[in-house]
Amino acid sequence: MSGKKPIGRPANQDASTALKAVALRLVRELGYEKVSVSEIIEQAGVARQTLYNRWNTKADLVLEAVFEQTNTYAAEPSWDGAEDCRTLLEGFLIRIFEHLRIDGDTLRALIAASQQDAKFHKSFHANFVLPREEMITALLRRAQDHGELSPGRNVETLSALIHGAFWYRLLNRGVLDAGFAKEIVAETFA
Amino acid sequence: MSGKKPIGRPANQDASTALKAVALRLVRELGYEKVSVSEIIEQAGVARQTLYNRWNTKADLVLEAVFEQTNTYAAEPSWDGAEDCRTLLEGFLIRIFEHLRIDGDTLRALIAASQQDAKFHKSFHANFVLPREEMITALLRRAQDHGELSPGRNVETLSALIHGAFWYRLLNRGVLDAGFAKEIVAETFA
DNA sequence: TTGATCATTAGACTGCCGTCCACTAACTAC
DNA sequence: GTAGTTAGTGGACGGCAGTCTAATGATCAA
Repeated sequence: MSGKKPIGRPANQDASTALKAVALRLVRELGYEKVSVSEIIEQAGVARQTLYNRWNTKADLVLEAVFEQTNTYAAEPSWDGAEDCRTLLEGFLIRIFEHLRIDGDTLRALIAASQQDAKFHKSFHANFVLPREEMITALLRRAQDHGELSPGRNVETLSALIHGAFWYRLLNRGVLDAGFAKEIVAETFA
Repeated sequence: MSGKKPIGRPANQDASTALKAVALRLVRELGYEKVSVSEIIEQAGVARQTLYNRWNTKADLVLEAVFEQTNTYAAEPSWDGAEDCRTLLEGFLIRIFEHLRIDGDTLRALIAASQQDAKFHKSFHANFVLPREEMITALLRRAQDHGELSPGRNVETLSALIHGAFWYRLLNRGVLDAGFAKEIVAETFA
């Protein structure tokens, strides 16, 4: 598939990377709400329309900018280590929480934005929410296979409980640290 | 205390009730985002400033309007029934979920708004979030006292897990029904 | 070269929230 | 009564996100 040369003026890739870089920097510096689109395009040196050619909203741009970083942070836990699933889950949560120390405020803003824009909610859910949910359910299922977790437990509900716990803390600006991760795991496997 | 006559022109109570009634109706009809302040004040027949004399933002007004309704819906579970705590918790969650069928979308919008306005977050947390969280922790503590729940479990963490589960479902537009309530309780007491 | 197609630019424009202002209305204290 | 204080009215205003337009630029196909 493809090999087809696209017709018309090609999109300027530098503009995209500049926009993402500026957006990520400004959002981390000032916070999502305080960064205006005008400020972003000015510092990136492009026109307003150029931004909206690639992303539907400010939230889409910031999501993509953060997403590239996040994938390097919170990758899947190494599957083949000698550790048990409980330790794997704990490490996975701890790594997520560490990343949230940097981008937690931005993520809060994106969750808020996703409640206000149905289209953005879809892509946010597909790119951010679902993948993480699936990692946890897979981990829990593996724990069941290994006999670490009773086969009678409902893995989907457990996953909702675990994810919900840190969403709840995040949105209520509670503490998200290794201690909380340990407690979550302890209650899950209790 | 009081008996002191306040000085100056007294606030028109009708304006407040009209604003709350109109806001609640419009928000339920059209959804929070689609209702503009201009529409609310026009239908309530008051000036813009009158609204902002009583509430800081649209979110504050809607919160209060919904809050009055919610208190009639999701009151504390009757403490002295013969039921066990597990059943109490289940009934409590089911009643919350029923109310969310009506105002769930509005609550989602308010949660979003609370992420974008620190002052509103404070009052939202104090009026809405904390009271419910305390009801659940109290219920869980009681379950420990009655021997229904192991005394080794961390009640605060469990409460975060339970609340988080339905926040997570709510914000991701998942299904919130009696079945989910039962599953939550089952996993909590597992 | 010429025409078609898509990207970029600068800027005007709409609709929104929340603020501000000048004026008027209602009430208390004296 | 009159002065002081607070609330309500109507409308202007500023700042924001996102849309739209007209002109220019870059690339491919014939």
